[in-house]
Amino acid sequence: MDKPTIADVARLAGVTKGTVSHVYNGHRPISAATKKKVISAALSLDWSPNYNAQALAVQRANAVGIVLARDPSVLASDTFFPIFLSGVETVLAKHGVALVLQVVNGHEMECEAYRTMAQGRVDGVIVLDLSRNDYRIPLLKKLQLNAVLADSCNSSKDRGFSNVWVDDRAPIKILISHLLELGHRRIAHVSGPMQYVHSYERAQCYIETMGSGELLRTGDFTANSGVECTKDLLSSSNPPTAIIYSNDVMATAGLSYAQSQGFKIPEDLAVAGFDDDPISEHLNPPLTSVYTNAFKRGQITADRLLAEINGALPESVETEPSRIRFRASTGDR
Amino acid sequence: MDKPTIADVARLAGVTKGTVSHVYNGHRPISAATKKKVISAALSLDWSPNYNAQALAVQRANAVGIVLARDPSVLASDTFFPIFLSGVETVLAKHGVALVLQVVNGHEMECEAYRTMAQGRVDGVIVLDLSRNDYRIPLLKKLQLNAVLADSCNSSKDRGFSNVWVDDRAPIKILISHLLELGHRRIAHVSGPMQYVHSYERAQCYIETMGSGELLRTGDFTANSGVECTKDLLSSSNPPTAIIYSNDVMATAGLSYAQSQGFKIPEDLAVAGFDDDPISEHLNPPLTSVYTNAFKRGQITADRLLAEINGALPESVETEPSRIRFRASTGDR
DNA sequence: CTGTTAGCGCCTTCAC
DNA sequence: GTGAAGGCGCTAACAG
Repeated sequence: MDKPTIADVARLAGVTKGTVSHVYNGHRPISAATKKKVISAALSLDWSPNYNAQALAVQRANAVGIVLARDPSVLASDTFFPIFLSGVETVLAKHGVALVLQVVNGHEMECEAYRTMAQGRVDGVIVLDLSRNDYRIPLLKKLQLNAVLADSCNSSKDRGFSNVWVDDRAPIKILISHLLELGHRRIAHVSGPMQYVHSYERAQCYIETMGSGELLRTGDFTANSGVECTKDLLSSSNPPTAIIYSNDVMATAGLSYAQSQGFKIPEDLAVAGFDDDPISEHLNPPLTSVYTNAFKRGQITADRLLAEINGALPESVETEPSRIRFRASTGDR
Repeated sequence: MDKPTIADVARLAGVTKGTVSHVYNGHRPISAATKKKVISAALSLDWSPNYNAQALAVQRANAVGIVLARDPSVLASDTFFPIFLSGVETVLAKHGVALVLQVVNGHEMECEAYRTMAQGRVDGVIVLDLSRNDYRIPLLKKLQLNAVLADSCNSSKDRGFSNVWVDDRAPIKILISHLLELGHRRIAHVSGPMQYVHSYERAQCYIETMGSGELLRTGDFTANSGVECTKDLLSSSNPPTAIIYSNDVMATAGLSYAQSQGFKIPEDLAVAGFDDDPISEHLNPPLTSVYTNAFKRGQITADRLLAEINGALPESVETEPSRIRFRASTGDR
């Protein structure tokens, strides 16, 4: 029982393959009578067009790609990505476009992944975890692959790619001024790895606003690094009274560590996170965090990519600003 | 500047397309001299085989699929999936196989997703979130799609598919007997939705071991449902002294809620979770949880699927048993 | 060891 | 409105 092909349908319907093809993609008028014959033939054979053959003929994969160069432990700690992905999928689904996802480790594998994707496997890619001077940008250009970047500032600079960006400085600024109003003077920041634009932007804004990087520590988004940085900060001779973390996993781990050392939250130490993990609202105390519209951003990004695949020019679009969810860990609510 | 094809390479190397093809897939001996010519020609043109053309010719997509019918909020709360995925990807990557991921909502979309995947987009699928009497099983059979199921017991029953299963009852049994030893008599369980085999198996084992379902509550893996079920349990006239949750998000939310109500953990209430979220070890108190070998299971599952795609027969394989990480939330450590 | 020749299954231009 | 035929880029017999 081989799978039926378009020829089988054509034969059964008493028409040619071309006609069958056209009733399925509406590229030319078809009489109601033959349309009906064809459809019932296809139905009775349970036929639908073969993906690879179609892709080869029209030179379009109807798929987009995401390649993630991340350690599994970081992947698991990231609450942004799954929600972003859901957003992406909602719009892809509407257009019958699939997502091919590749998790790689190492530069080598990453390049290889983009290369094979460019070989007709996908029509474009979404680029996450952008770093400053990202080497993927020239690579993607060379591969002539449609791409949209998820950026943290409007750094379009004629890179030739769409970027869907959010102002990653704004929430830091708001958080700091809020903490200052509450009387905090020694405010620390536990950032992510500095090669990432989001981490860099946030840290840079932190330094500029505070006028010093004395209380800046660099983590790697894992719970462990959250604990380590917190330990380091709290054991100094002049410890902070507030810490802003660059994700909720580090914040939660840091918060618990502080509690275990006898710090009362928020009385002795105010804590804020980033990304608003679904659990954060339910911690004790509830964690103040930055809500980043991951779902919406996924949708916008996918929309942009599809537009570009369909011939639109690259464009830089700003997404909804992030909003702070103030909760008890900073003494709010 | 169109992309070069195999014909361009052949011409430049002074050989035929067939020869080029064979130096790239080693399906027959090639003299060192021509091999060299071909390779340098390919390199200079920056050519590599077009994915769709190759897939069409060999009738193989070199891709496998996963379709997830989940609400975004649940996706975000699930720490098992991303790690499982990483495991899957490590073995797929080794074989140059891609993963196509589809997040759908609703039965309709789910069927459609499997249907298009079966149309040559992938060579097989991994089936997660298995439910009892899963309607996808007959569907996949009809589609003649290779599939491996992630199961919670050895329910192979000649379904005609491989299943990679773990005993989901064992950890519940261990947890309960451990709590009994600690003196607990009123032990509650907050499960996931009962249609899932994993939730069902755990709940069923809980009922059998405890001899009653009085303290069983059904959640949906979200933080909110964790709070609601906990609230319900703790407000009863004869509340439990221990609660086992079916994932860490519900456990953490429940734990925090209990704390906020003045319960001391573990003195007044012992708490245990499932899946060992990276954050759980860093909570205050650290959360006892069931470590499920997600990464390893992903690897085994992918291995099985690839084997089957390459002609192996369906097979039921048991994975490493889950292990409990006893921590302070149950009075351990 | 290498060239030749059909396809893989679908789409699309050209005729009618 | 429909049929016929060529081609998308690659692989795999079949020859030699």
